[in-house]
Amino acid sequence: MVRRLPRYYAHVQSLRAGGIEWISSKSLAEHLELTSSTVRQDLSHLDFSGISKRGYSTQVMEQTLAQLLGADEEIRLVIVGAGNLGRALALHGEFTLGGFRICGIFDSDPKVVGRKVGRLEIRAMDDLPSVVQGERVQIGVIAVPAASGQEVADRLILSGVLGLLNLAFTHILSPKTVPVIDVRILASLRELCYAIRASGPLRGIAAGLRSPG
Amino acid sequence: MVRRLPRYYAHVQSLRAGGIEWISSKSLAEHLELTSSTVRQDLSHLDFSGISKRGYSTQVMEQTLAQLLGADEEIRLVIVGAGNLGRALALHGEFTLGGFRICGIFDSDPKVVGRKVGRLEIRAMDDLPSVVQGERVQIGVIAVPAASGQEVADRLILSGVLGLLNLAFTHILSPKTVPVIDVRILASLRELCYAIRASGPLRGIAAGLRSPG
DNA sequence: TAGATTGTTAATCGATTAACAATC
DNA sequence: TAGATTGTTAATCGATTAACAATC
Repeated sequence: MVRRLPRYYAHVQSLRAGGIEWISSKSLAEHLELTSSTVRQDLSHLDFSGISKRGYSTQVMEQTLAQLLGADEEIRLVIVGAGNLGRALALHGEFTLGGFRICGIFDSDPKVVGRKVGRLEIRAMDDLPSVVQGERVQIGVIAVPAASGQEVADRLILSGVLGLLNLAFTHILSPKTVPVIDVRILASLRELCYAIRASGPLRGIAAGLRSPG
Repeated sequence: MVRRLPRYYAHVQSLRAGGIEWISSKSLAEHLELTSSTVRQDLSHLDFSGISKRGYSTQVMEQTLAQLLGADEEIRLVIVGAGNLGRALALHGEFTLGGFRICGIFDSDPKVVGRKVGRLEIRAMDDLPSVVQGERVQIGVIAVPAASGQEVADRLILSGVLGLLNLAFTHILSPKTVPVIDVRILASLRELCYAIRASGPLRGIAAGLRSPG
């Protein structure tokens, strides 16, 4: 259920942007490929109510979800790893739009320390605790090779971040008090390969010929 | 269950690299934070068997999973969107290591078409069908702003890709024959904010003071 | 009012876990 | 042999869906 909240939020944001004031569980379900029952069940746990015959107020719904998902305040994060992925995240505009502030980008390689990534300068790992504590950074983003993922996680936790976003191609172990969410880029690609094979490995080999099953 | 297969695969790869020949469901479970029951259940569906008292052969297990996940052959993909994220993916070495080949990077902005991203030249969207069909590209990677995600998906599907990896910050609708896997970067960050709040919003505000609950 | 839509209860479904006989 | 570990069945758990009375 928690995994769906960001999707409701994103959708209701775009509805509001389009000037729509009310939305039914049925319509929500159609756009997000859920059942209306699931939508109602999910939203009934939240601290607001819909209205019979009209549906849910997009304004109240957006506000409620924003609060729940931390989108009503600035969330500070640091990125560890100034490789292609780390730099891309640091430069990605949609994070800033989404209410996140990147407080620092770090790398263990002395050769890249000091270089600029947008407005930020890449810093040494030794600076991590002071930045995290000084700016009360909540989230550490792990964007390093698989082999150093766990070590970076440990250092972030020790520095005092409250949660980890893991983009490294490895699983991270952390104490229960520090939640970790995996962004499974490589794993998702493999999952996709599996899904493609499962849905019929022969389909589409003659690309372009769509129908004649 | 499918979501765990890439994790088994990654883990058994690193075991093999470390020279380990046998692994038990118990040990696998510990490293991946599962129960041994789940591991045995999952692996029992695969086309190979463990051996009592020894466990699973890492060699056979790696091979079986590689085949299932398409890691035994080269998988061709195209990236649409040559922004920070798209370029980072194109340049990311771990994909090549993982057996993926990037056959092209595309962008709708004429100003960036022609620029180089590593060995690749950014191409116009009009070239998409010929590349996908010419090189029998299986996967389309969507790395564009949320607003154009669906349109790009439609064009990729029409070009003949068999599956989509969606990095755009929006949900993609596709026919059932074309699987989509979402890489939820922004949604994961929001989920993480939710998890941090749920696990006690006051904990750690005085960063560094770990224990005194 | 009539009808659409919520909130909620109960039923279904699937996934996880426990347990244990088989076996190496 | 004794003991560790698999494969599988059955039990549990949680999440999804169906159904429907309440209500605007």
